[in-house]
Amino acid sequence: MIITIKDDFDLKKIEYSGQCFRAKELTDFPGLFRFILDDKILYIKKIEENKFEVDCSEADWTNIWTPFFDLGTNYSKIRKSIVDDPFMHNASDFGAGIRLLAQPHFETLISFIISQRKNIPAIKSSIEKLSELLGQKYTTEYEEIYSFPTPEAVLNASFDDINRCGLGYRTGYIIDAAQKVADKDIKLNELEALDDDELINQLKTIKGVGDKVANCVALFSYGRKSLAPVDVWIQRLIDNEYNGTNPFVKYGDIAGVMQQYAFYYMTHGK
DNA sequence: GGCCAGGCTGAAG
DNA sequence: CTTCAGCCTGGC
Repeated sequence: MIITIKDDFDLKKIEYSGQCFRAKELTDFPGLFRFILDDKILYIKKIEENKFEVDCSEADWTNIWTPFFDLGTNYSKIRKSIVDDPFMHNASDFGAGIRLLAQPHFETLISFIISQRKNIPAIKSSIEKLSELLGQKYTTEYEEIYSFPTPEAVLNASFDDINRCGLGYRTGYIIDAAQKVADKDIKLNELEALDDDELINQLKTIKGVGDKVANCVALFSYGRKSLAPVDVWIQRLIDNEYNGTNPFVKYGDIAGVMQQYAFYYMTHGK
């Protein structure tokens, strides 16, 4: 099926935007990108300007992937609204095409717990190993892949098995998170109803979840676009370009979009 | 082979 | 309230 997307939409930039770790361009099929959302797998390829080929039904595109890619938000309009902020203007220009993905709560939570003090290749490797070990296997026309494990699957595994995924001291954090979710100690779906501060506080009750991880989960999984996670790259930006003053706060409900442009520019720009 | 990474925790000042 | 060592392990 061919679909039309008129707004900013760049698959490669989304893959490298740092918010997701399992999306990828298939090495054997350049231009063809794969996304995983729970038990749904999407292959998508750009055909021409604003036109993309997708391998899902129209209903799935509308009900699942349209919200996943946040297609209800006009990103080019957001970019054009930037005034009086040269750095952010350049960054948004460079990062045009990035979108905030609405990713599954549990997967995002675990992924960003894993991310601490790891580089991206190491993060990806751990997540793939976890999925292969505890996820469900799917065979598509292109590959065999595994869904991200459920909290129950994580709990049913032994400490040693999980630890073999290269998690180091984070293994205990991940088991704690799975336990709190499986025991309904934390109901990830119900957190959607909370305001930003309450959501962050609830997430931080999980071991290994501090300010940065909680903000990432809130932005990349709960769609809280008024939040802008501060990692070492963003901190470097705040220190070097803005004299220590956080430039994102003033962007209100699009602060998180600016954070993505800024992060991508810091890590992939010149 | 050494250094350090897209932080957090717990303890100490 | 703020600072800071120590943390597991894999990439480069």
